[in-house]
Amino acid sequence: MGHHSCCNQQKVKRGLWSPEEDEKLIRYITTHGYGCWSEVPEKAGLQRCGKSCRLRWINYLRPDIRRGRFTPEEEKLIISLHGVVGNRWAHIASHLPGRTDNEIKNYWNSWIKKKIRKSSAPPKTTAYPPTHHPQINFPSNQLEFVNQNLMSTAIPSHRETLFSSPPPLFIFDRRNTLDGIQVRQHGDNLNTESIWNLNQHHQVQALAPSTSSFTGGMDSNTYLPPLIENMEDEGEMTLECLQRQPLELNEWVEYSQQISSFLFWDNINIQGEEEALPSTSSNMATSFPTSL
DNA sequence: AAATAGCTCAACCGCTCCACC
DNA sequence: TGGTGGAGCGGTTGAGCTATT
Repeated sequence: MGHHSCCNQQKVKRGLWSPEEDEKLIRYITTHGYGCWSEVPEKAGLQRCGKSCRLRWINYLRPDIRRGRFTPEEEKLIISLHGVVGNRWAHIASHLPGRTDNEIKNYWNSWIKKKIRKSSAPPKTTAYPPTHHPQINFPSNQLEFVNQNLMSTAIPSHRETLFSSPPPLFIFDRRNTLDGIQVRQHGDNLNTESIWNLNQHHQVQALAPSTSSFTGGMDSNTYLPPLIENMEDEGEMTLECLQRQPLELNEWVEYSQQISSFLFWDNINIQGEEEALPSTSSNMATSFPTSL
């Protein structure tokens, strides 16, 4: 058993922390602050390594920690951010005040396990019909569908859902097409999805939900293309608003070169000369982010 | 009631990055 | 410039709890 170099001293305790140990660590940190974690155990009278103290403080003892279940808004944000930044848990946690990377990672892993289990289960007969989207109109050159309408009519309100509100979840995915992009829209507790195959001749607008953390309180009528800027600038991610202009599809494709965007939108508006062919699948295996 | 399968989540491990010398 | 140590990160583990058989 190779122990970490910081934990090689004798008498180093491991495993769960006792209330007495917690009290010692809290007392020390609140009176002295934290500078060098490797000095903390000795000064606080703990038989732990500094690394263990740091983890205990950051993940459990610090006063601004938030406990309890994730709210639906937090869940959505985690899923959205994961679609953008992948397994960068600390980055995701920085967008959820009081939540730790560890907590988010645990949440995601258990969520993913659930989804995988469901995807390997036989398709449910209650899934809404794949070819019937009565709310979707096909004007000669415009396809428009409004997610909220879709949800309120297609999803029985009593059905158990992952989120407390209907999941307005759209995925922009270019993995399965060479020069186009797929817009996937999930419903029915994410067990089913509708897919629109788009090409370069289509334009896409996405209406951000008014509660979205991405909008920073912006007008919910603002169309937000999922452009990522300043990813490496102090770890901050910003989404740029492009003044309600529909994005050319190749801009979406360009955006999706390296990642699949996995964002929640209230409304997706697709325009183009050609009909965007809708299809559906009940197989979740094809619908996860690439980082799975 | 007992066994066991499944789940949660706190904690650990190994690694990278970075500052400092 | 290479070595060293601390901080931080993501992957993984396993104890303990809950649900199911």
